[in-house]
Amino acid sequence: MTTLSPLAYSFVSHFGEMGSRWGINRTVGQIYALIYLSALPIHADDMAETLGFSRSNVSMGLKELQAWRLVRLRHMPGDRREYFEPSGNAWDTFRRLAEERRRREIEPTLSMLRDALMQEPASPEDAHAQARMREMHDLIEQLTQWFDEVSHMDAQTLSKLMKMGAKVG
Amino acid sequence: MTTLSPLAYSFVSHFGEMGSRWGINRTVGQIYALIYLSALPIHADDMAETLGFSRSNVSMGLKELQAWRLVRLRHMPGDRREYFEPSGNAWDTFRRLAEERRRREIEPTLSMLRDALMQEPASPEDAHAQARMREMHDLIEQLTQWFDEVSHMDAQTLSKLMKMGAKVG
DNA sequence: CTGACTTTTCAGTAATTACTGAACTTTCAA
DNA sequence: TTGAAAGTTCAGTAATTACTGAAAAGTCAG
Repeated sequence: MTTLSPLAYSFVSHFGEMGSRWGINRTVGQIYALIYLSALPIHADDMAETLGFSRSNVSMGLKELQAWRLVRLRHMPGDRREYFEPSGNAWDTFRRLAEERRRREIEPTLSMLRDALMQEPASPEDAHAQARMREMHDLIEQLTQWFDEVSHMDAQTLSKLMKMGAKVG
Repeated sequence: MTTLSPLAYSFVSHFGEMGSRWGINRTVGQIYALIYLSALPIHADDMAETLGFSRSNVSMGLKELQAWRLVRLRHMPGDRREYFEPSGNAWDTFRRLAEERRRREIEPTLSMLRDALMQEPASPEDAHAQARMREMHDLIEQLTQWFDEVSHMDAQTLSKLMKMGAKVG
């Protein structure tokens, strides 16, 4: 693959723009989009040429995608190069993304809040601040616990729960 | 308020750092944190002094927080200045954040995917790409629909559903 | 109206983040 | 064991984003 069809192009460039809204940059977004769409695993030179990025940039992007566990490394018989493919279906991807974001964004916050809540308030203002922090802490803890449960469900169980949700609400 | 207690300081500066992981910058994160902790509504000069930001920076930050609908404008009797307070409790805040992110990040993606799926595939590669896009489209649509339902629940209904979730899983 | 007080805008600059090319390391077939 | 192919690192630079100060615009009591 060395040139993108208009269809693939619009998907890939959209992911480049959107990527920066998530924690990832343009390069990483486009690389992932390319791997996601590809019917067969692709290698780094291919990506660099198709996307017009430098080889080193692609290398760094792939490292990051592997850190997020969004892509998986594969080898093709008789070829020394490293090929990449998505590491799961769309639901897996979503779950990985959410788990990783939780680890990077939620956990540090929870830990900061726990520390703050351990302290003895030095003033009425601090007592109020702690009450606000407790509210936030409890909500985050509840949401993440719930997400934990949901994210371990398979598709069927999940859709059952979704239907229940519709009824309860 | 012109000086932060150590407790408030750690919360505010954590939000500054974390803010950039979400779509907001350091300034906006710290301003929100300050408003969130404050027992009484506060005004912009106060924030600028406490946080050490320029007045104009605070003004822009407040505009952004209002666009996210995370803070609410108030007036105090006999004072022309604009005071700010959080626009709801922690659950409201979370919901607003999620809704706004959906509008900014999810909707454009869904719309791009819908467009792409309308097109006649020009090649077997495009047909494959479309199948992948449909998978993503369907998942996103299902998740957002579900989130819609959940986000309209009150706290009690929600906690009931959470307990059900625990059992089903 | 007027003018003091408050908020907003924006051009310029600072700070941060992304990207490249060249040098370096690793891998493996011969 | 060698060297060509593949992958990585990193210092320098480009691009982007954040922030400031000064000037403009809006607001309201007198």
